[in-house]
Amino acid sequence: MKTSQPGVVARVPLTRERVLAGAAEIADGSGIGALTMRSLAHALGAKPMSLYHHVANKDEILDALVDLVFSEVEVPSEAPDGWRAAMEARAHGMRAALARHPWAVGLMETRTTPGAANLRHHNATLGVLRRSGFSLDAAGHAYALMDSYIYGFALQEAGLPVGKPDSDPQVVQAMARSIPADELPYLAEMAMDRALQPDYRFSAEFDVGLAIILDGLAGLLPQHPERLLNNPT
Amino acid sequence: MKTSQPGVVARVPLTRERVLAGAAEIADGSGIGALTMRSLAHALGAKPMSLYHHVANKDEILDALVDLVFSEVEVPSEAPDGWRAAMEARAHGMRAALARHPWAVGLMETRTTPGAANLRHHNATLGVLRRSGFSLDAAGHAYALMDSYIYGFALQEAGLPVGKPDSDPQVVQAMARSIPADELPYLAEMAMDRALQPDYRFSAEFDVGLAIILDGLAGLLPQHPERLLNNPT
DNA sequence: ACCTGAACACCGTTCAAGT
DNA sequence: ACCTGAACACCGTTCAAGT
Repeated sequence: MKTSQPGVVARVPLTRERVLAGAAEIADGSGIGALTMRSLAHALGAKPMSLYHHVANKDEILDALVDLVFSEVEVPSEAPDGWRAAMEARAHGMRAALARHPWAVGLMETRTTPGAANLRHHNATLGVLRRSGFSLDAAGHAYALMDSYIYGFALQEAGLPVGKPDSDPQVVQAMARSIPADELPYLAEMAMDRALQPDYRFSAEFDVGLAIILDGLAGLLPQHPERLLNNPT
Repeated sequence: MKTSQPGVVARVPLTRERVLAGAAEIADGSGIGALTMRSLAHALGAKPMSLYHHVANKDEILDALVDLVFSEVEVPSEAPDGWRAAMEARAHGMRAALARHPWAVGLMETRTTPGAANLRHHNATLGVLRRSGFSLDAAGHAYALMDSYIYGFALQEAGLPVGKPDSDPQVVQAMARSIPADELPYLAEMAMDRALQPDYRFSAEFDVGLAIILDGLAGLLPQHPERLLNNPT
């Protein structure tokens, strides 16, 4: 059988789906820096120029990758348990997807044209808020706050030395221990007495911050007239 | 005078400082994608290889650029107006610096070795919190929450079509108007009735979310025993 | 010591040519 | 219709050679 080649998937016609799936696999496995048109083509058993028959250019691949991450997050439902449970589930789903694909959050800065899954996700989330009694302004505030938090948390997680390919606990320990306690006492304290403790997991911080944010958002509902909806100054 | 060249700064010896300042200027003016060893050398009136006598490689330049942004943010002071005013000032300063250098937040994902200004900034912020009565855990929670919010907000601002080089208001209007109101009603409503209103500015959302977060952090102080400090479950 | 010409192993992408 | 060889204009970086 001359079609089979060692280490390469047997001859299968290229499709846009196969190209995008291959791109995601490379980015997940070797980082976004390892994703080149040449490496992608090679992984698919084709030549670089063949890719251009299925995608316009690399930018289109990156746009599609971001939307692929959004498509993995379950769209917020009719909220049988109320808006708070729906927002918690969405936040957890979004953060999990961004943790599975650490390259995604860094890509968002440059990608300005949102994909279909992105739009659908945004629309559904806003829908839950609006139908739960949030005014248009309140829903806007809530969305900006929650998304900033989710994306920023994912950004910090992606930048952490832990959990990455080069995650040598000894290196992390050494880095933290190299903090000069006389010059940076508070940072040294935080590293030694908290972040480096064996039971500490940064990811657990997510729920703490999320609870504070959702508590605050509850105050934007009209049932809580003690807080002004629009201009809290 | 044969040393003067058209369009090029007269012969000045390269230094690490000049290299980094030039790199920041290119990134600010033309985007991080336009910053190459070759373009940087050309802007400094030198050849690409000369740069390697002052920096180890491009990675070192990117690390230094991120730290340069941190160095522009005033370090939180002894908090004469209390921790809340200090945290507000820090958040505003940090967000302003990230808005001035939109490429910085995207860089943070990949840069894992924090610079001196970064460490100093973190240490000072933690110091204000600790001396204001936040426990070690509470300060850790507060820091993760505030930084996630600040970075995430900056990430969203950097991704917005508005305020960028290609910020044609007609294009933005057209993009928003292309949202199918039957499929994505809540998104269309948010775009048309709020985000596209002439007096709307996304940057104003920052203070709304920040106030909610700081309100929540106040609840972590021991003076507020109604909220558990460590495990809010 | 500081600078640089030439070269190497890469990029994304175009174009003309193959089947 | 789908694929690709050759080529173009780029990258970051090394090495040996210049002053």
